[in-house]
Amino acid sequence: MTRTLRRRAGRKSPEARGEQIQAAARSLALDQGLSALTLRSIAARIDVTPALVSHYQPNMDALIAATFTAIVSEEVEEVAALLAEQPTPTAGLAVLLDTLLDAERDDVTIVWVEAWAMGRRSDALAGAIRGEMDAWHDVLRGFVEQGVAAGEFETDAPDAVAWQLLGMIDGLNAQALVRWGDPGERGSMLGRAVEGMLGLRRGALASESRAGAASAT
Amino acid sequence: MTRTLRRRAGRKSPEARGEQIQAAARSLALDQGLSALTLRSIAARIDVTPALVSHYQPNMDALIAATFTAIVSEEVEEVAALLAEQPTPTAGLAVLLDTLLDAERDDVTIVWVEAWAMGRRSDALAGAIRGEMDAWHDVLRGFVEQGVAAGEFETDAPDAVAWQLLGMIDGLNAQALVRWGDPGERGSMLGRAVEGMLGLRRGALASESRAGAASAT
DNA sequence: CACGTTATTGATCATATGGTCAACAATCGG
DNA sequence: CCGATTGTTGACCATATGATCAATAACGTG
Repeated sequence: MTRTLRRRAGRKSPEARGEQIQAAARSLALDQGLSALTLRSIAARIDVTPALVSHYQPNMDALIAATFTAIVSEEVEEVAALLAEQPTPTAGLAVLLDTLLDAERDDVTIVWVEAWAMGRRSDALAGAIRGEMDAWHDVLRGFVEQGVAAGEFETDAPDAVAWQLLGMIDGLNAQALVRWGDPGERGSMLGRAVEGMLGLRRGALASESRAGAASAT
Repeated sequence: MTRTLRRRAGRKSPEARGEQIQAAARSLALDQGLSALTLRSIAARIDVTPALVSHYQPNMDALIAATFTAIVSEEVEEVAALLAEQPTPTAGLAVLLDTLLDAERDDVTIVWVEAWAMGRRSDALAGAIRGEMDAWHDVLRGFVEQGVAAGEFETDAPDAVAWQLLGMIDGLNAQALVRWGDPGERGSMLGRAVEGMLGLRRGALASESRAGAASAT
């Protein structure tokens, strides 16, 4: 028995304790996935009794859903900001693919994959998932529309393209999670697929800022 | 307590019982996902004691991995056969997309999604996943290569295209699982993406056998 | 500094899981 | 028809989970 002993926890204000618990849940989920979130694992991480964690949350489902939302919404905002600062839509597209397919985001991918699985048994989580998917979709749709308006993208269904992008990226990341062995190659073909969707000339994405990822072919 | 009473089970040959258990596991997984596979749930489905199920399997991990393999390998063979009987590679491609994105395959998608999540905690399942992904990849790569040989597809990396296809399809299906509300539209843009990957003329896939799915746009 | 508010704890439930094993009984061979 | 083989059971364990609640002790306030 790994009996990590624990002194009595200091008394904190409800707000501080609440935030501490949420933060612990977030980092734990990024480390080991949403399914690793239990009253006891979270309590242990901040050196506190499971009962206390329980005391600060209506139930685990809510905590898990909130943690999911916190993690994903942060990512969405991050990427949205990144896209906003790109000079052209095409450059933004290249950055988008590079960023989202980066293996360093695997921790978030694990959260997504486990959320899909767990969401089937938790209404709270299912709702959170839909909410974040919509948020992602909004960002991507807006981005595609801008590209179309700028005359760089060509499609009559930015909405569908946005969903498609999202699905493709998620799928490739989820696969990469299991396909240890040939990392890096992930998404080498994605550029051409996206070019096809958005009517870009072939190679338009490979030549921009995708220097590193496109070397393999 | 739903106390479904149970008469004493008839005595069967080890082979028959073993197959019955595997069949029960398969149908249960298709109904409720891999995570619903427990000694008790399987036992209940064939009106038998959990101990008996346990007796016929080294452990649950093995049973789950075997069930996953059974379900997915059947699907792979099914699709491979379907592809083989198509007149041209392009027609095959259209059929492939239609088939795999069909909402009726959601039961298999659930199995995949849960496998990705559970595979992180079960070596047996992780191995099975890799095996089936390779099987899928082999089928798709072979198909793409044929298309290239026939002069219909254009790519210098059939291997990467095959992985890409797999990832895109899985991702879109996984998303559709959560995005109740607008079914059917799934993959409306996938055709163009694939056209881009394989150097087909725009619309080549939409006009073939995709009559039903392409109507929305 | 005393006291009351309340954050925190420890003990405890109820439930679900995988897994084991001696005992039972169904079937088959003689 | 009887005995041996063995498929099957029921009764258990050990563990992990979410959750509750009276009791405790830390902190702010008067």
